[in-house]
Amino acid sequence: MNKTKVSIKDIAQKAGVSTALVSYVLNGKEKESRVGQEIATKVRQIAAELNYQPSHLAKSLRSGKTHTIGLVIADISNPFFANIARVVEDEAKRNGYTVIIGSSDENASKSRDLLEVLINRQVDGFIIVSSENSEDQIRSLNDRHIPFVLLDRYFPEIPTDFVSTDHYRASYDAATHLVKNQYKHIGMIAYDSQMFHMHERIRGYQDALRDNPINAHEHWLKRVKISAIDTGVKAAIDTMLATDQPVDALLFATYSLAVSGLKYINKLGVRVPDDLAIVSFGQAEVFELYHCPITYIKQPIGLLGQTAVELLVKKLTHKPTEPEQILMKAELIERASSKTHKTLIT
Amino acid sequence: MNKTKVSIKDIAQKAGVSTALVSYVLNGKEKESRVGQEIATKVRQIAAELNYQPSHLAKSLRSGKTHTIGLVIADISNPFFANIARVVEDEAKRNGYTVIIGSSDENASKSRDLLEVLINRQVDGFIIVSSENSEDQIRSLNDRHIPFVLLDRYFPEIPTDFVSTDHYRASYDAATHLVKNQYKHIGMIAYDSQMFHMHERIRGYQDALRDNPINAHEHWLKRVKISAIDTGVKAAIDTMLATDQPVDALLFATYSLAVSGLKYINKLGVRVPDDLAIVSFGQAEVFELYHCPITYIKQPIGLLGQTAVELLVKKLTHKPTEPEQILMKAELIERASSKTHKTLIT
DNA sequence: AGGATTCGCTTAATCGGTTAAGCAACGGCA
DNA sequence: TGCCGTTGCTTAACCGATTAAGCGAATCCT
Repeated sequence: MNKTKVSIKDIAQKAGVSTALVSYVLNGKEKESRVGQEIATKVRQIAAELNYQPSHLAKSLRSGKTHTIGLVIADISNPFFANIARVVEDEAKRNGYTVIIGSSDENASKSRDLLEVLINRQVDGFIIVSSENSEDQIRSLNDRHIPFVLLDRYFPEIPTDFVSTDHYRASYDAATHLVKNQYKHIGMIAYDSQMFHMHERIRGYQDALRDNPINAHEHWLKRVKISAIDTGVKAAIDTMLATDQPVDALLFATYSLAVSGLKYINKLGVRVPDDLAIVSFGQAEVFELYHCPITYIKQPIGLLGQTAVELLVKKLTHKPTEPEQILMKAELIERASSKTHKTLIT
Repeated sequence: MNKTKVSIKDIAQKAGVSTALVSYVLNGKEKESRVGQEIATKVRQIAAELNYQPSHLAKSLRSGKTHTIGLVIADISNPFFANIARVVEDEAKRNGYTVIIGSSDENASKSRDLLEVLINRQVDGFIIVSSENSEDQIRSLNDRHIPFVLLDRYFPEIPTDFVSTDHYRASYDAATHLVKNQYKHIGMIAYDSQMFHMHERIRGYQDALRDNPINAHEHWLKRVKISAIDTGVKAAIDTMLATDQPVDALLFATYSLAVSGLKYINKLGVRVPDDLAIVSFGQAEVFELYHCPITYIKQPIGLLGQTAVELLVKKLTHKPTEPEQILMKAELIERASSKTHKTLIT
């Protein structure tokens, strides 16, 4: 039938009016623009007949708004981020926005490139799960007045909007839970990272031990390079189990660390939780399927994502306000992997 | 400094030339357009000084090309699709394309909406993991000459480009593997779906049994509604274990079915593989972490995604050619869950 | 009746680029 | 000298919308 897409011009022609008139009608500006009833009806009808779909590009060019959100995450193939992405996608759609997702690989320079590409694409704003050493980029966005909301990770020294889990609290609660369940030698494997959320997770663990009080052994806390998880985790576990006070419980700071660690623990034949209790950040089916279901810290992914979108949309449509900073509570899902320690009778 | 984004006009002004000239220079058309050496250099320098970034929107509006690919998948939070998404994202970026991902939830009407939204956004083409009952949509894309490539799932009766796993072969091989390892009562849990790839997976299983030959019991093959996986899988497993010829091996047709099934098997206390051997489609860390690592069918996700992008880009840049239809071989990763059956001495 | 309003619509500029066509100046050639 | 071709640049149309401004004609008001 129609060779090409139908434009406002086609409608105007068929109705014998100007394109301006058509635009007014189709934007519901008939009242303000004093368009005649008959003509308005006619235009609308023709538009429907021709199945007119306005060009997003043209609209955007004119208005400077693309109704597109850039979502920057570390890696879409990590289930935590994939879930975030899903929630953000849905919530954005509900608000009339389209999402472009980019993976930064926890890499500041990739993240920078990504941001530039997306800025070029004229996204209206960003939702960012920032990676290490990206403070400059965030500051730069601030300086350029590009709207964005940080998700789950933030920089306390930079005044930005953010929505995040209360990592400190989550970690504190997890460690406390282990103490309550009679574990005495509680270790933690975290990333060797300057990211604030990681510091918070570590601080929560440390404070929980201090408050309970447990004298932490120097080898109980290990930081693993994000670039060499498997070897790092292996070494960490080896060390922790070989000290004079071997750990009887282990807190993993991320999903990836846990997966790597559990694999190795399996290989070693260490029994969970009898030899070693486990609690981990991140949620996934993995933890249900492990022969001994894993206790995990469930971050409020749905709420995080929704709130982030909500905040961003608010920034995009309203006047800029004070930065909103929201911390959400994680939930500790208690499973068998950290059940009350059976103190061995010696 | 600069209040607004710098446009070609700003450069033209600063250089004292027309915008056309600037456009020619910045597009490397100096030769064809006979632009003077000096002026060209000057323009380029000014562009660099002002950190000029051309407006994607304006370019797209004029050219009709957005250099954007729409990726339609069932659900980004499913690891299989997340991995696909990651590969497609990377490969597209390498080719200068941006990806917009949309989740269809295996739902034809959502998929239709998604396609329309993305068409409206003027994506240049699609990569689609189609969902049930979406043949019409695919045909419609064909009729409208919108370029697309089907990924992993295709409709044999519709002439389209596609890149897919050889589902039949993968399934045939998996079932044969179980036979070889001395299992006699091999069951399969699949989706109750009209999708061709699911039929192929089932057909592969059936043919493998027939060829070996094993007389399949009517209760060995169960189809589960995609909308009620957990209850369906539970019922299926219950039935399969309760027949006069209870299954001693089970092939799951998808990752989701396997996760659900393994949970239930765990709960039942059925031992893998002694009581029940397991093989599943889909790959994920889950399968490594299960107390008994799970044999799985590893689809060539990287290649699938790369090839799909490659094919699409070719269609977008070259003249339309004959539909290319590519089947790729999956790899059976053999783990403990399907190791050779110890025939019990009675 | 005649100036002021109101009504209903059109004109044209604009967003930021691309690109066919044209124009002036210059050099070469007969 | 006159014609032609080349060189180097500009003009202006175009992509598809939005929107301020303007312009006749009808209507109101006194």
